[in-house]
Amino acid sequence: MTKSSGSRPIGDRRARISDVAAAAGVSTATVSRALTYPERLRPDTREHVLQAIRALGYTPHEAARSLRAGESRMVLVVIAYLYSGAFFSRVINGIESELSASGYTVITGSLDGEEGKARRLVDLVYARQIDGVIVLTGHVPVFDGRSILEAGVPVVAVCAKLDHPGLPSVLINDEECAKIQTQHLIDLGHRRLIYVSGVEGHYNEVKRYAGYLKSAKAAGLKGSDSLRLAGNYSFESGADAARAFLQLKDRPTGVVCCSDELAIGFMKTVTGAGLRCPADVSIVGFDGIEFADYCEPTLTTIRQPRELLGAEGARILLQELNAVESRKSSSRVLRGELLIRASSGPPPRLRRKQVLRVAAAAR
Amino acid sequence: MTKSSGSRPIGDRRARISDVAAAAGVSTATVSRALTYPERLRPDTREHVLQAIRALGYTPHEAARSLRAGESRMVLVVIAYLYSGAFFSRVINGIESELSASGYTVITGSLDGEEGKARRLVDLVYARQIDGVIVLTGHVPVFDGRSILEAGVPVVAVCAKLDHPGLPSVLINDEECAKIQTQHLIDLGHRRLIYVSGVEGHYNEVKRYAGYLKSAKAAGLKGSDSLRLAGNYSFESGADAARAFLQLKDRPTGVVCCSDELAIGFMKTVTGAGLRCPADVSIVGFDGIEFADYCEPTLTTIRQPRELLGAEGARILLQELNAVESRKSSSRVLRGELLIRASSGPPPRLRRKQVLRVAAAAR
DNA sequence: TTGTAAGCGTTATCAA
DNA sequence: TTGATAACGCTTACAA
Repeated sequence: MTKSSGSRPIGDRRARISDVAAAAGVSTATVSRALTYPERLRPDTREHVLQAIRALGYTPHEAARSLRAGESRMVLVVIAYLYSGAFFSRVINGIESELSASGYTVITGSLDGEEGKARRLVDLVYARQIDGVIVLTGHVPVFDGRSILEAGVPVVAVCAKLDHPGLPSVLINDEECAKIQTQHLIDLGHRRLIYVSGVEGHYNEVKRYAGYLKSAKAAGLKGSDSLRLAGNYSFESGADAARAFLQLKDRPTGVVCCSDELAIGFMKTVTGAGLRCPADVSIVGFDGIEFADYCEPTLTTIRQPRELLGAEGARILLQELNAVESRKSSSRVLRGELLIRASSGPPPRLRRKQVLRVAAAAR
Repeated sequence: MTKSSGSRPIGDRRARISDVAAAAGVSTATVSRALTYPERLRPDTREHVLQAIRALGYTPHEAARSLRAGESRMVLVVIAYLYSGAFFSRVINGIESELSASGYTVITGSLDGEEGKARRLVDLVYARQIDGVIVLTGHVPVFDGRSILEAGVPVVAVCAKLDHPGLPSVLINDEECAKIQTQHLIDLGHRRLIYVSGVEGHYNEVKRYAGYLKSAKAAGLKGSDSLRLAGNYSFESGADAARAFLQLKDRPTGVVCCSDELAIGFMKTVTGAGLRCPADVSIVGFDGIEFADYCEPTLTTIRQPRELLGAEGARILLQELNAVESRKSSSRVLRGELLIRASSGPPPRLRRKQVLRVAAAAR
């Protein structure tokens, strides 16, 4: 809008609401309403205002909006970077799609090592810069006695569970999946199994190990519970576990891993040492990351619905953000799925029999 | 505001600066200074104030600070999600470490597909919620004619180059690295090479292909320039390229890939089809992602200094943010490094000779 | 349906 | 060294 030169922002200054108001010949309140409650304006007024907004390239100053409205429209996603990348990127994708559709901006903050990181995240929330939090980790940032859980913003846990009353979480059926994963090896004929763990004490780790044990016990496998190698979800720790495995005198034939990275690191190391997979040793992973399709052999694993986990967590958070009162949203459990690929097969003993059987049939 | 009970925040209300001021018996200005310019206060005053801050658990309201101070202390990192994960996570790590040490918060925004994404990013910047931008993509978000480049905030490109005058960038010596990568295969004796590309027109792709061509031409290989398979950096497109490769009548023996994911997808597909790597075909990747150590065989590749690239970009951005005037910071070129692993070896013909030679020596 | 005007919680200017 | 006070740019009662 251009008639009166007074309506143009002076110089290079970014247009503000009063510039738009002047240009459109209305009050600032009307401009504000044109953006927030368009239906409350007379259509022609609205048109004028929107036109002026476009003409001046006006974008509301977010800090001012935030300050006045008492909300930031930002959500913090807390990750434990060290153990994440390949798996969590998709979960975060699901979160972002869902939240940005509702006008929220996502900040992801990692929580490894340094204390400074936790401090910054806690500060962010206490500075009222964050309206809600999604944690992908088993513990929440705490600094100087202040916890995000007490900051007065809604928190939702995804792929993790916190023992905080009333804190909603979105999980998969970890224990059940681990049972299936283990049972798969048992069904193939394996009688000696070993488990490669995630980080000690993590919810996922605890549940998956429990599932492993249950399947093993139910099948009458003995000693399987003592066969457990410590890991932390990473390639490297999978390789470490494999090196320990190679030292064992009477090696198990089936390996149940708490993550795909573990499984792949393990696999690479044992095949590098001359074992064949799955001929000598079967390996199953957990997560369903992309790389599980491109390692050699391809990895039998549990596929988690990663985007969905994120999206569902975001949806629950949105409910809490819009909740009139502290009406608590409920948690949700999604289902993982066994993907059978090339890294699992019958154990060596059965394999020999099979071969003999085939040979006999051929005669 | 003042003496005893009036100095505590009422009810559950979060403490604000006036509460602290009252508790410490000073003005709000003094409280503000205690946090921003502690050296300007008398030590005992400062102590009183800091104590009150601690006692009340006061954290300044960021939106208010932002509004008044005219800066948000937020930096936007723009990524092209689709082609990123394994590689860029580390670059972003480098950026975050550097920026958060200077009190900045990082928001990462992906730029794939939907127009809505670009819109949100542009809005973020125009809403003055972003003080600076680091782009990890070849193009910058634009929406409705408004580009982040014209928003009046400093922009730095990392692992990418934009043709915008005076825009600093942090790169590696892509072309040089691609020459080294290609020369490595030539040195091993390969005479027929093929190139698997990144996204057409991307800076990295263009430079790497140029390097490939130069090495190939310099070695007198002919026809190498026509042997180029289209890809987009992903596992899947590497697999696609491999399927095309398998159809070729007279197959090259050396494969130069524009990314590690391409190389790994390619490798998996050709070995799955019965070719041996490197006995039948040698493959080299580019980037140095973690997976390159765990595929089979391990991948010969160019390692990029990922954290460093990010950190350096962040440092340049910080300079621009603190620059008194538009004193332009310069760009920077870091160096990649050839990592020779198991996926590259002599071509079949030479390999045979070698074997004969060994056999002769054994006699 | 639209306008007036009072803050939102800081920081910065100026004065004491 | 400290304090009073005026913005920063917006939203939202309340009034018209």
